[in-house]
Amino acid sequence: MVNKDEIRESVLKVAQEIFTRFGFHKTTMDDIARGMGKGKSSIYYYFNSKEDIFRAVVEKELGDLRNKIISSVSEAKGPKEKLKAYVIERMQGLRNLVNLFNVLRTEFITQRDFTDQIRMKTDEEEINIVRSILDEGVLDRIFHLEDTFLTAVAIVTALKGMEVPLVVSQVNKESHLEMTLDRLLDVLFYGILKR
Amino acid sequence: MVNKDEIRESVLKVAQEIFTRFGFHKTTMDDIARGMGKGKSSIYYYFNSKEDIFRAVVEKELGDLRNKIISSVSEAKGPKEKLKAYVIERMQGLRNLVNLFNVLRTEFITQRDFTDQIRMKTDEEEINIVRSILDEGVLDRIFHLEDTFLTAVAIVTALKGMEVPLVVSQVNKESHLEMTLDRLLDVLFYGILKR
DNA sequence: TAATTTTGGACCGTTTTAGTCTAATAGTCG
DNA sequence: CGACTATTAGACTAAAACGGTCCAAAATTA
Repeated sequence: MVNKDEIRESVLKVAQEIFTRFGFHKTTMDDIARGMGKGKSSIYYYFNSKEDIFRAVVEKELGDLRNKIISSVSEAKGPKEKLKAYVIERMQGLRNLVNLFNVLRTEFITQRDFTDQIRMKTDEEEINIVRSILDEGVLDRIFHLEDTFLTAVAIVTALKGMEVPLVVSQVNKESHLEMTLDRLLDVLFYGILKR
Repeated sequence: MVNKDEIRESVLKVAQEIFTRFGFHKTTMDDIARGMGKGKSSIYYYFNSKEDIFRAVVEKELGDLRNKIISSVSEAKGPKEKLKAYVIERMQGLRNLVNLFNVLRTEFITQRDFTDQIRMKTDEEEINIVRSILDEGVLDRIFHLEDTFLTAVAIVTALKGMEVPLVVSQVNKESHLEMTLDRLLDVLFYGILKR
């Protein structure tokens, strides 16, 4: 037997592609099944519903992004580089997930609880990550700030504010992203770096 | 009254975007209507069926490509430049229409007559375009060939053969296209140019 | 072999779909 | 204005597609 979890994973991989491409409503369970080269009931053997799959996809992608951010941050040397790594990795990762989150936003409006839940959980995690970077920076006397928690909240909020233009305009996202990234880093470091 | 044909045109424009993005079956008439900011019955006032719209879209895009090729060819100076312009314009135009023709190929398999009809018509036109370029080249003693018609057929066929990798692999289409374009021109001119 | 996991395919109630119909509105022209 | 036509929205229908279930068969394991 091929491990059940592995098949679950590959279902999610297939589903993620199709959901990203076609959205929630235009994706059918038969599409996913066909993408797996299996019958529909096989899919229902691993998942309870279409919505379950979508939620699992979102959570998986979010988790993957989180892991990537954490590993990239931990590899960077020094708080300043770490903060930069966090911002870059977060923006890059988001760029890949724009479509998926667009689906979440536009087709799951009724499901406020799920969207909120996702947001709250990720917000808390992100704030913690940023805060620990800031703490390290303060300890090393590289960052100069009064309250690392509030600053972390501010940074994460600022980045979240950038999701909107990223999500809304998919046309010129690349140029927009490149332009704003340096400026964003400047702004962030301007208020934080000891001069 | 805004000209009826203009509205038809803008319906085709909207429909082309949605068909390109979602394919034939995943595009609903309500999608098109919503894209026009109108009710569904308004669309049926201008077209008889969903299939009609799709056919009109394909024919329009094909016609536009044809016009672009012709104008680009007529602007180029000399047979050699003309032939190059034809190849480039054709490949570029096709690159934009890959998805649409993918839809035509994968979702209209049953409608053999339509697909064949489209193909035959465009083939004939293309061969004529290329042939007239070749004729000019022979007249100018730049190209050296026995039979311009057969050569035109060969060139068009060769280009059609390149559609397949273009259509099949959408992932690395750009790099593939750039790489093959120069080589293709080399090959074409190798057999044709007087040395 | 027997027990268990996994699958295909028929099936069901519901929703969505392409397409129609009609009545209302907007626009035209004498 | 008033008669006429062009255009629209929205309710409607029959058919198809949909998410999801069921069960027997196949495959896997032991």
